[in-house]
Amino acid sequence: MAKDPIEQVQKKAAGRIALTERQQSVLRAVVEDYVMTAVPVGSKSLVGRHGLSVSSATVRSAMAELEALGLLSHPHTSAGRVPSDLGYRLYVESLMRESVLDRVDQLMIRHQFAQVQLTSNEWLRLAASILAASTSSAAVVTPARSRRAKFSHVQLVELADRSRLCVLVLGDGNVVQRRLDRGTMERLAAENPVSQTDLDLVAATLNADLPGLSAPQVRRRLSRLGPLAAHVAEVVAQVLEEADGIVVEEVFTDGISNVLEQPEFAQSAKLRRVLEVLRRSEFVEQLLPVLSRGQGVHVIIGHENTIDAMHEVSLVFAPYGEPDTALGVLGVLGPTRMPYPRAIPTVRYLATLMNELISTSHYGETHD
Amino acid sequence: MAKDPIEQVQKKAAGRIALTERQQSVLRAVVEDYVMTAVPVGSKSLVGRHGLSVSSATVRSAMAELEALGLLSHPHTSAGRVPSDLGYRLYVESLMRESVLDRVDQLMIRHQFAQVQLTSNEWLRLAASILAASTSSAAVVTPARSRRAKFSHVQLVELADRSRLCVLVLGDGNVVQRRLDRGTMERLAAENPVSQTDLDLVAATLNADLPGLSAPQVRRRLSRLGPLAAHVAEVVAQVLEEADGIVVEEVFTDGISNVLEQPEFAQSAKLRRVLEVLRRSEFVEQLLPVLSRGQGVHVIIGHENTIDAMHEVSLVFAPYGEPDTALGVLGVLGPTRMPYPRAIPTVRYLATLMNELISTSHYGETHD
DNA sequence: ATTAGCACTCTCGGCCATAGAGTGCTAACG
DNA sequence: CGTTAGCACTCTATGGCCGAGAGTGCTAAT
Repeated sequence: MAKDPIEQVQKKAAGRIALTERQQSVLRAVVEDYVMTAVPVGSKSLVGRHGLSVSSATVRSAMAELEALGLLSHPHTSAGRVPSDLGYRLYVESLMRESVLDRVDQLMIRHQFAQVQLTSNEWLRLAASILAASTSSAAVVTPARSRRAKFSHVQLVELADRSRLCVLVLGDGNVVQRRLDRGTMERLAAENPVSQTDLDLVAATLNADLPGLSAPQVRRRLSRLGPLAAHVAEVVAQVLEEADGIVVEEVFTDGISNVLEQPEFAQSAKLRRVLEVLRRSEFVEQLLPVLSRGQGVHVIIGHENTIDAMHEVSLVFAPYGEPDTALGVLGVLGPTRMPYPRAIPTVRYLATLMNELISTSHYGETHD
Repeated sequence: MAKDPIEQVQKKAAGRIALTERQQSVLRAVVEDYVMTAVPVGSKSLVGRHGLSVSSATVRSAMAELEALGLLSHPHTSAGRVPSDLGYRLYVESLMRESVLDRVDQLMIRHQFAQVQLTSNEWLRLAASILAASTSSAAVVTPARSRRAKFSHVQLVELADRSRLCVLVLGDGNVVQRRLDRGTMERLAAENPVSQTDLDLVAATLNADLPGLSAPQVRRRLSRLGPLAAHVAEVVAQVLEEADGIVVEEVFTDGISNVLEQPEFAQSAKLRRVLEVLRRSEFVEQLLPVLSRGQGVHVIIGHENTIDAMHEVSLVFAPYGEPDTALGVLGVLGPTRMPYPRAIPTVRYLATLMNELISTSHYGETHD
């Protein structure tokens, strides 16, 4: 946790390499051409497309220098140049003309959120959908979760089939339902039949005693409670612990077919491995420590990723939500040949938008 | 709704075509070989693999007959035979030696469900995951939904930020949360500040009056209620209406990468269109009327599907849940070259298993 | 009715030649 | 000295060609 490989790579790329004016513009041009066309870019076609005021030979020598620095690479002698991961890194750090998102795009996104009567899961789904559509990449959004779950309110309901439902509201407004264990209930009921009135009484007791408490605090009160109340409180503690522990439980993804469209994944074998990682949400675990260190957009390019299967993709992610209350991540996944100047502002904007939504609603309605 | 193209195709295939004993076994062998190998199967290799007691020439003539009937087809003059959609249909209808699922597989599946403390959304996720894994196809599971939502119980909670949360338990045990509209609340509060006690009172009133009522019935009581209670009841009615209307809202899929693995989808272009349909859940709409007509497993092969993008895939689906209380669908999607003898029993078993789960729990915990 | 035999067809993989794009180097130029 | 034009070189991509192999359909014999 103290030092972090990704951070190191970033520092190295941003700090140590000094480029001449010309090298910079050549690198920028190569990256941007390649991102557009997916074809290795040669010196000649480059001067053509960009109307540079130098000849192809000059560009060639600049390219050779950039290659020596490890910023470009050669698929083979006599093909054009392709940016290396480090090249993309430098581009992202200092060459890219980054902007805030278009006013127009901002409004369009806002509009879509305003459109529907939404619960928070649907926000997430929508966020993923918007992200995928406007970056043409795969999008991933994890729900914002409490860091330290606290009890707020409980209610016990008897259902038609005589089973008991425990509806639990957490401090951050999350709501969790859990059925009470049938066996235990029957054991308790054997001594003393349990009516809805009893349930209400238990709920009232807990609602008076427990608000604001975390899992271990609830545990400590168990002994002071009657058997039924204790059983319910035990369930409460379990739920709180789960909410503490589970950082990622469900992840919303969208736009996988966008990635399929990319020529680098036309042979689906590579993509399979990426999808598998995505499906199992493994990479999110890796992401979390990085993201919790700081707000803002984080970019992980190709081999900077510690997961092998992800060596040919880039991630552009940002955390959202207030640290220590509710924190999730959202972002996009695409080939390293990613339109960073578009992806980064979009992710940033969506993260701030989600922040807004959370803070105005206090994450009130959740989990449909 | 009166007549249905898929049904017609089935009848035609099952009813009209009479095959000789030999033709049947050749067709069966071709289908099974092709499903295994994904390679067009020739007469010679076929007699080799199946140890038939006839020569390749005989098989050839049988193949020619089957081709004339439209059950097999020829990629080109001198390649082996491949089953047509109709060929698969006939195989599924009458040639396949279908069985119930292995005792062992049944237990393994049961075991996985028993493993975890699950809420119903996690059942669905797990069902999709199991289905995908044990058929090596993409799996789709839609939640079982009430047909006619009924009120059961409501609770009003004041959150830390002063917004009010309405927690609503439906007749089938589904739980929905909704935040109360802030503007309205403030308007009501201006005349008469609203305390948690007031909220409890309102909840108690509604819990006494409304249980068992459907949306229109709730609407009819609105006039008899006080302003705050009426506002809450209005929200209740809205939620009930939404639950009535929404047949499909979220769909759980899994195992997409399994389909990517299939050779027919190595060139990802075709798959893209399928994925797109899958993502937008379009096909489920098409599925629902068919499935609600009857219990049991339904198979839709290639061109039998009305959606163009799905002409190269087969669906094996079954409804689950009790009609008119809660009904969802689950099943798998794969290339037409699908291992039907495995997929069908698996889908069937999982559907009955879900039925069991629903009826024992009365669909109690849901929508975590 | 079945089978053996045979001529025919078509794909697939390897091989070669060619065209085209791009490079690296060198020598000339301002 | 940086820049540029020119040129030889390298490598890929493309298309044609050939032979092997697999499979078919037909016919004649059993």
